[in-house]
Amino acid sequence: MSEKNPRFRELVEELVASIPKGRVMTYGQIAALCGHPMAARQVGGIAHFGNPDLPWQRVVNKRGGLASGFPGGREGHKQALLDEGLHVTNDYTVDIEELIWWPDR
DNA sequence: CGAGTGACCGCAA
DNA sequence: ATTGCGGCCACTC
Repeated sequence: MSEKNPRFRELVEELVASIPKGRVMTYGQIAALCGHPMAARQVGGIAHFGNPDLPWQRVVNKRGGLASGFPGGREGHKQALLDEGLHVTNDYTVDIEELIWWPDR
């Protein structure tokens, strides 16, 4: 119980786990929702060391580009997104304007 | 307690 | 258009 001091890590993982299939969020966006719009770097660091069961593949940078530290590199990341039903370009980028998702809507 | 790191972001030349 | 640099936050050693 108890309100655990919500760590950045727990909060970020919570948001990532709540991303619906077919949607993507940006690091800066997640950080902003956590209350720290400039902690996008930390979000990436948590991603690499966080729970591998979470859909980090739905997390992309603001350009809609895939991350590098993903298992398999951008290839694996791209395949993972394609498996989700998302459209990925040859440049390892997704249509952020179309697939970006906000918890508000 | 101090320093280093990082799957980023934004701006300047 | 591309490249380089700094800054910010939280976590780890």
